[in-house]
Amino acid sequence: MSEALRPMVKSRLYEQVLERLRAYVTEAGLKAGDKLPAERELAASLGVSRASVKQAIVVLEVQGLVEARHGGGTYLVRDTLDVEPVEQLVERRKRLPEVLEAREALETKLAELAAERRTEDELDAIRASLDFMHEEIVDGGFGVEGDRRFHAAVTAAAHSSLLADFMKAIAGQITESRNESLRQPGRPHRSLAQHTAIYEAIAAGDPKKAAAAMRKHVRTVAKVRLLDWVPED
Amino acid sequence: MSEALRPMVKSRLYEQVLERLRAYVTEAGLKAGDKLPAERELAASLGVSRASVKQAIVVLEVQGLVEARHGGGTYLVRDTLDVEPVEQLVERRKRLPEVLEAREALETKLAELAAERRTEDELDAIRASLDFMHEEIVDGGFGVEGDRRFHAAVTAAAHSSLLADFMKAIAGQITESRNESLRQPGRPHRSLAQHTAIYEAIAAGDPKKAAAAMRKHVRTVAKVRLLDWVPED
DNA sequence: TCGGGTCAAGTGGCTCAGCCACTAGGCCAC
DNA sequence: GTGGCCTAGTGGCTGAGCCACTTGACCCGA
Repeated sequence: MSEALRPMVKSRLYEQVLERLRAYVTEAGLKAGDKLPAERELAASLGVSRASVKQAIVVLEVQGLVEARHGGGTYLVRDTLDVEPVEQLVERRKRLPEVLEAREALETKLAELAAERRTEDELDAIRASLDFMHEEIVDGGFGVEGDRRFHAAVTAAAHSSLLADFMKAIAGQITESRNESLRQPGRPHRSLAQHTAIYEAIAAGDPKKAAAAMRKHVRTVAKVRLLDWVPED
Repeated sequence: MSEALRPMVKSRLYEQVLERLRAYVTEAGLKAGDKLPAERELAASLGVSRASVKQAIVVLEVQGLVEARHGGGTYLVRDTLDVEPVEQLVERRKRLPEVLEAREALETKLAELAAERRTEDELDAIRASLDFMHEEIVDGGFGVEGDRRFHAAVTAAAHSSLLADFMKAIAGQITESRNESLRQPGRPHRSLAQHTAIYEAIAAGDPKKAAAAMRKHVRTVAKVRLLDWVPED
């Protein structure tokens, strides 16, 4: 599609106010806890209505960058009005070695929690993923989908939405590494065996064993990757 | 701190409008591409001013959930007005037990990596945070800032921007729990001792020992919290 | 029949003026 | 000091209104 013919985006006024506000905070060197000028004042300075200023402030409010106290002024929460890196994760998460480190940290804990908290149904789901992966391999596949289901089932059984969210943040990268690592000779069978060990520890309700088994598994994946990958820094 | 005496949060009107809007979309079964009722109509139905409806719509707009076309109506971008999991982290992360679980997972790994990768300068920084915390305690403080610096220094020494980002995502909650836990009798000294043990393992370049020491430390914090907190669900 | 122009209704963008509720700080009485 | 009171400053919200843009119906001429 032609760059010139993409849909016209008419900048909303509040977006411009937002930019001016960010610039102002930077230029004036405002820090966390400092007070922003009053809405009426900002409106007058920028030559816009108070409603537009208000809309911009609401945006900053929902982003947690600013705190408006009824009757008491509006205050900076951080030293800047730029959004936090957390929201930029989507970009950052592309670096594989770090993803594998994070994966180890998260999945080890998830396996531990799963061993403590899994219900019978969840245990069945994990076992089902094992069976599925076995089928895939017997049919000559790599067990990619079974692998995915296994880790998803363990994550679900851990009952931690926060850790699950973190996993989701690196899910795309994990998928990529899974696809490649399971194509290594002998890997599908070995992976299935490791999954089984993790499953047994979870079934037995042994958190330490589950964590150890998961750690070993994730490290296996990491090692394979390192054979053909050299971290750039 | 008493649950009843925490700061009162008066819900802004636009937040209520936001909720009603989400509920409406769900109930009416609206899908991506469907048109929302006109602003004037919404204002009339909900019994609020158009400005308030507008503020809510601006919020949905910056979250990419809705697209407002000048003169053409406002349209759903997704099948729901709920924010995506990753963007939702900020909300979700408020649940303390989960935060502590995540913290254990992340910091254990961070300590391990720090033991492997720390430079001399970073080691100095960790030691400095120890000294700082010691000063604070001698001066009758709780060592809050020293504690923060210690964990920040360890995180930095691990050289993993992804894990660092995850930590950042729960930083606010950790701060809260830190403030309270360090106020328990005898806690500052005990915490300092645990920090020292972690430091020594990192200085010795012993990843396993560092991880174990950090795990113990984080679990101590978690236990203290569980004494006076009962998760509501 | 088809392409193009016109027009009016519907709708979002933005402003203005104003009232209310709450906060913060100074002042006074105790 | 301490607490109560008052007031200016400030955010929360409203209602009315104008403008700009989109949409679709309608009409006209080729």
